[in-house]
Amino acid sequence: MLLTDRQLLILQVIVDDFIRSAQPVGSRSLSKKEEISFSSATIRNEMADLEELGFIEKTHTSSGRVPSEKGYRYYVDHLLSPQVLNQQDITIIQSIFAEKIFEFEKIIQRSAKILSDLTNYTSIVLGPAVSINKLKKIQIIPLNKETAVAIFVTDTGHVENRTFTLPASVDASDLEKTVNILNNRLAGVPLDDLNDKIYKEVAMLLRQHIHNYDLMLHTIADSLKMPATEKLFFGGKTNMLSQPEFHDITKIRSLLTMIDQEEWIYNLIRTESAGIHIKIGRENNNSIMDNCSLITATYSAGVENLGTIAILGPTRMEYSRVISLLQFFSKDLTAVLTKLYQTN
Amino acid sequence: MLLTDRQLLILQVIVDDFIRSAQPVGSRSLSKKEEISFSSATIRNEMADLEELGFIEKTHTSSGRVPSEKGYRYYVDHLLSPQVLNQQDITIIQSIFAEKIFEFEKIIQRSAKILSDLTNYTSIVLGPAVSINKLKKIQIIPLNKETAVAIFVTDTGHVENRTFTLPASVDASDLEKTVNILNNRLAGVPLDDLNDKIYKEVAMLLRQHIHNYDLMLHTIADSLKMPATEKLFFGGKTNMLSQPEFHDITKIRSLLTMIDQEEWIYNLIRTESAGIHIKIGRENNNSIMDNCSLITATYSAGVENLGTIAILGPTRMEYSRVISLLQFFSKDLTAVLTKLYQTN
DNA sequence: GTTAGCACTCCCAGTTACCGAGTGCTAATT
DNA sequence: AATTAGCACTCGGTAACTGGGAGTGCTAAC
Repeated sequence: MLLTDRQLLILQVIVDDFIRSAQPVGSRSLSKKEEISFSSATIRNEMADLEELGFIEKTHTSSGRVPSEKGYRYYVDHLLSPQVLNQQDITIIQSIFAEKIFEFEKIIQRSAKILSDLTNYTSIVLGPAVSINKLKKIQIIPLNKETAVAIFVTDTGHVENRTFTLPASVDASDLEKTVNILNNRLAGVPLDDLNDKIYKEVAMLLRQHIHNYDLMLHTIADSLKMPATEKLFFGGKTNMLSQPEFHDITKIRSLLTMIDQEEWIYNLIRTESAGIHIKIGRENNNSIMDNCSLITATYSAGVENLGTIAILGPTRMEYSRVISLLQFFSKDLTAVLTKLYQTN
Repeated sequence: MLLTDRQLLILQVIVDDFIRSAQPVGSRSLSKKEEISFSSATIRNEMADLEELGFIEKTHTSSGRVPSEKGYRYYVDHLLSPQVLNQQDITIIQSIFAEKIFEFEKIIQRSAKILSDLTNYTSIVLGPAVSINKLKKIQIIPLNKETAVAIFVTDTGHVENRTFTLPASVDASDLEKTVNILNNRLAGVPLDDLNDKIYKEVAMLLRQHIHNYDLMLHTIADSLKMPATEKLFFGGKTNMLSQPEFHDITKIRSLLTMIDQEEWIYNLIRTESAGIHIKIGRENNNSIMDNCSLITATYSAGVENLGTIAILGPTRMEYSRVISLLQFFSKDLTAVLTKLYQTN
C-alpha cells in the first residue's frame, strides 16, 4: 500500500491547499500549481486511487477532493514540512517571558491568550497539579470568634486558603500550639499526603497538647481537601466562530458549550506522556469534536512534568504552524519555569 | 399623548406575545386572544396609532408589529405585571444558600451559574471591591534566599497574595521585625489606603529598626498594588446562541467577543445606585448591545453596597420573570452576606 | 504511461410563480 | 361616532425551474 512519490506530492498539495482555502480541491486547479508538472487527467487518475485508499474524499459526486481523517493523519505523520517560525511570532512569545513574573497563574493565563492570538484557534492550558507541591507553611488566622482562615503556602509559592468554623472550645493559645505542631510536622510534605499524615502523626501530638483535640483535627483535615483537578485556562474561546466549518449555529453551540464543561476538556487534554500529541477528528472520541483537531504539548520545570498546553482547531488546522508554535512555546515555558523553581 | 386603555391593552399583549414567540404579531392573531374582545379591523386602527406614536414597528410593509425600544420601555415602566416566582425557582435559588459556604467567590460563582440556568440568558456578577475591606493580617513567608510570598488577609476572610524578590540585604530577623511593624500599624486599614499609610507612618518606623529600609519599603508597597477592578463572574455565556435574534454568526460573534472583554462589561454593569436597573437596547450606549437588554440588581452586606448581579438577554427578554428573579435573588444574597459578615 | 476530449453530475445563483399572513382603506353596520 | 366586514394590495418565503460552472470518470489517441 505504499504510495508513489507522485501520490504523496498530490496528497500534500491537496491538504495544503484545503487548509488554506477551506474549498474542495479540483484536478484543474492542482495542475496549475508550479510544483505540479503533469496534466489534470493524470491527477484525476491519481486522485481516484488516493480516494480508493481512503486518503481523500469527495463532498459530492462531481466535487473536488477534501482530505479525510486518514489523509490528515498521513499528512501529519509523513508529509509535514517543519515550518520555521517567523521572527515576529518568536518576539511575541518571548515577550511573555521577558517580564519577571512570579505568579504562575498569570504566566499561564497570558500564555493562553497569546497562543490563541497567534493561531486564531482556541488555546487551552492545563495548570500544574497543586497537590504535588510540598507544604512550606501553614498559617491560621482567626477572623472572629467563630471563623478563621487557614492558609497553605507551597514551596512553589502557591497559596491556598480555606475559611472554616472554629470549634467553640478552641482558644487563641490552642490555635497557636496547633499551628506550631502542624508546621513542625508537615513542612515539606506534598499536599496530597497531608491528610494521611495528619491522622497518622499529628493526631497524637495534638492529643497531648490540646483537649478536645479531635474536633480541631477534623476541622483542619476537612479544610485540607484540595481541588481534585488542575486548573484550566483558556484563550480565544470565540475564535472558532470565524472558522467556516462552524458557520452552523448548532455545531458551534455544542462546541462552545463543551468548552465550558471543564471536566470534558480535562479528560480531553490530559496527556499521558511528554511531547507533542496530535488528535484528529474522531480520534478524540467525542462526536462534538468530529470536525476538530487537538494538538497538545507538555511543559515542565526541571524533570518534573507540570502541565499541558493545547490548541483546539478545525481538522483543517494549520498543523505545521501550530506544532512549531507549541514546540517553541513549551520549550520556552519549561526553561522559564525551571529557572524559577530550581532556586528553591 | 396619553394612551387609551385599549391601546395599553394592545401594546401589552403585543409585547407579551412577541416575547414568547419572537414572531411579529398580526391583528388577526391578536383578535383571537381571549383578553381581546374587538375585531381585527379595530386592532389594525389602534396599531396604526401605536405605530405613529413610536411604540411598535413593522419589519416590512405588510408584516405584523414588533415592539420598538420605546414600546419595551413603556411596557417595563407601566405595564409589567409583577410575576410571582414559582416554588421551583425559589427552591433552586435557596439551595445555593442552604449549604454553609464561607468562600465568597464560590457563592458568587454558583449564583451566576444558577441565574443563567434559570433564565436561559447570560448572567454576570460583579464581585465586591476587595479594596474597601480592612486588613486583618499580613504575613510574609520566605520561599528561598531570593523570593518570598506576602499574604494579606482581610476582615472578610479574603486572601490576597503576592510573590516578590527579597532585597539581598534583608535577613530573617529583619523580615520578622518588618512584619510585626506592618501588622501593628496597618491592621484595620482599608486595603485602598495601605500604600499611603505605609509611606506616611510605617516608613519612619522601619528606618529605626532596619538598615536599608527603603528597598524593603518599596518592595512591599509595590506588592500592595491591588487589582483596580472588581472581579467578574459569568454564567451561561453561550445561552445567547439559542436566541433566535442571534442566529446570525457575525452578531453572536461580536457579542461573545465583547463578553470576553472584561473592561467593557465592567463599564456596562457598574451601577450608580442600589436597586433594579433596566437598560433596553441602545440605552446601553453600545452598538453591539443594540438588540440586548441588561437588567442589574445590587446586593449588599448590612448597609454596605457590595456588588451587582446582572442578566444580559435580547431586548425581547422576559422582563417580568427576570426582574422577579433578580429581586428575590439579591434579597436572599444580601441576607446571607449580612449574616456572614456581621459576626466580624 | 500520459493526456486530450467529451459526456455527465451536481452545486449554486438567479428567475419565476404562488401562497399565506398581514396591512390600509372604504363602505356598511351598530 | 365608533366598530366591523370586505377587499385590493404588499411582501416574505418556499418550491420549481433554469443555465452556467467546476468538477468527475471514461475512452481513445498520443
